[in-house]
Amino acid sequence: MEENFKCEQVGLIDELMQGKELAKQLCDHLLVSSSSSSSHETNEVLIEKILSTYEKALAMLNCKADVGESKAKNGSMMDSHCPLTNGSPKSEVLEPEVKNKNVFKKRKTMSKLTEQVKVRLGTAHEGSLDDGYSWRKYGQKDILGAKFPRGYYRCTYRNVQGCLATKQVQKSDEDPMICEITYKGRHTCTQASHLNKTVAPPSKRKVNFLGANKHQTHQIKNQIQQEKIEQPPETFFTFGSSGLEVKIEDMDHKEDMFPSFCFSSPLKEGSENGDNNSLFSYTMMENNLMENFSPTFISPTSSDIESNIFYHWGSTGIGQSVQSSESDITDIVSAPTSVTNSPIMDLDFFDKIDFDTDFPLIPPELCT
DNA sequence: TTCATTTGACCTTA
DNA sequence: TAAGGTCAAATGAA
Repeated sequence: MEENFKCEQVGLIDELMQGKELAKQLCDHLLVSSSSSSSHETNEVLIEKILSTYEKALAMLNCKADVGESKAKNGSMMDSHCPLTNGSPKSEVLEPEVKNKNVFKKRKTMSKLTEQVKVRLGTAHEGSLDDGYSWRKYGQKDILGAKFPRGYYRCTYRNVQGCLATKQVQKSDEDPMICEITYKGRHTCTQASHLNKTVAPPSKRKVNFLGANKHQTHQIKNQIQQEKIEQPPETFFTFGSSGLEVKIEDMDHKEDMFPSFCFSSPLKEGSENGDNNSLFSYTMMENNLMENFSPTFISPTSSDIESNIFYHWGSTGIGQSVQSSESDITDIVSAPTSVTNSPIMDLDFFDKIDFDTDFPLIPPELCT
């Protein structure tokens, strides 16, 4: 038993070391290479290898977690579905056909990206909780221990455009004037892009990595990092004339709201469009990011890819995957596979981000 | 007539 | 098995 543990540990370290080495190579390549097609191919190979390596490592960890869990529940239960022993990780990860059968497992298969805000109604009533999107209420439920029922909303364009964004609205027990809104999923409907163009967050600068050159991008990201350090644990945003106050909480799933490359503190500079009354929606900001970050990801033809990739960054975050729940790990493990198998994967993407700030999975020291 | 909301039943998860 | 989440028929509003 102890032997097995050591063996697995060594294997894990090997995989991680290999990933580190490959990431180094990739960084070198990215620094040296311009945009020649051969470099792209090399990069692609390296990326595939890196992802494969981390996949294996995570699978090992996943296996260990399962073993530990089984032990905790059943004493010395030996029947763990370790991917190393049966050749395949959890079916949920590598067997999409099985996954697809679970049509009703929406809580698992749907977007895991969640964002939570508190909205103080002030003089406004609940009906005016307009975040810029059209929502349709599809359910209401009394929640145990809560004074007020929880309302379930989905995007109006769910059926038409397949937009899977949903939100849950619940009044706070302590203060009925405060609504806790939990957003799940990302808008893929046209209103998202429309809102992008017409409304800019008053306190957020739109950061366009694509438009910026390398130096500018670096500067922007440095500033973002600085702002991340300076930001308070929780931030309030007040809607100009609406009387609504939005509190973004410092909660466990902080990363859910703002992926590692995001920023959440109000900037000192004036907003670009100077419209301080425009409605702030962090979801819009998110969409801004996504749109600017890599258009290929929000392509309607790549919805699967999108869901996989963004849910990782938006939910648990790759860097935390090891400590995350089993399902999180499996989701994370599964994603790179689909990415690397996809021709849509744009390798320029890696040129637009810094691994140290944007991709916490790879330790910063690897890119220096 | 169309679209949104309500609400009880059903499904999934822990 | 309880609780949370979703579905879909019934109902209401525009």
